[in-house]
Amino acid sequence: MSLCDARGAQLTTLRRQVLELLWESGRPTGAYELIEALKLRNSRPVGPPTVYRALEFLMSQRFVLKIESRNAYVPCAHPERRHDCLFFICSNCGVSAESEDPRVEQLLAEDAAVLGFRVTRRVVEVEGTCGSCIAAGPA
Amino acid sequence: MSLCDARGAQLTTLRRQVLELLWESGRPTGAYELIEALKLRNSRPVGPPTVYRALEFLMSQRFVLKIESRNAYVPCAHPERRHDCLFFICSNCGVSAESEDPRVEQLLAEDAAVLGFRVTRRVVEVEGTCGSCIAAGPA
DNA sequence: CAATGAACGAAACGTTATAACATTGTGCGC
DNA sequence: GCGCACAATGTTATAACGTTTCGTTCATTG
Repeated sequence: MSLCDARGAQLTTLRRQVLELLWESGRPTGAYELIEALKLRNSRPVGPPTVYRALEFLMSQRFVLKIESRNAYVPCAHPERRHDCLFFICSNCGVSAESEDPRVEQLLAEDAAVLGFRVTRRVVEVEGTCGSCIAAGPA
Repeated sequence: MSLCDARGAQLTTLRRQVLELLWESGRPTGAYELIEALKLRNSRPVGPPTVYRALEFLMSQRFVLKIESRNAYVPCAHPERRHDCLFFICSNCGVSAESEDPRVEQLLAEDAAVLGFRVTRRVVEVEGTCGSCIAAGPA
């Protein structure tokens, strides 16, 4: 965990806890769910700004990513590499799969270039039904 | 406007007003901004559910799309065709450009197929600086 | 004219996120 | 150890976004 190190900044107890909770959750998790979980784990409750600050830090370090279409947060599978993620989010079970596809990045870069647009961030979220849920039966 | 017709449903005054406001705005517009605008235009104020219902209708008819990374809404440039949109959103001026790229759709479909994932919706939003803002100078 | 069903109004509430300011904690030079 | 500076966190309040619930209007149509 801290092998990922803190490049110039501190992975404090609180920040590590938030990151651990996200890993343990196994699916995109809202900030207020994290607040609840921290309350259970810590006796002392934490306020929204505290959790949002921790998330902001973790996102700045690329340990965590936000799923915009869900207002939820997931740990990044590859924090060490700078890359753009691609999410497949199951509407049924709520699980998200992080993926990446350099070809998509390339195409978006081309499209941006045509518009004279300088890209700073890409949000690619695909919603649908995951393989497990399809297999589990037609719900 | 109503040339786009209402396929089985009604484009009422309220719904048309919301759509017009979105066109007039020229950039992604939040639901509460629409509420404010409707208040000015109508004397009688409307509540959040009213606007959200109108937006839901307009989205179901593909007249309007939601920008997830902004919690804001934009009129769809091509309501008549079913297609997946691709947004380029300027962090500086707030303007969004709707585009589309079948190649991106194709790649995402391939990636989904590999995962055994059935796609229902795609969110592709590219954030950055638009050509105009770049030209206007390094802010 | 009832009956029906879609659209809208209104009040309250729930969820997500941030502003503003106070406090604590930690390293560091002295 | 003392005081400084700065990062991190705590606290309170509020902004921004969205939904539930229930009641009312209004246009059909039998």
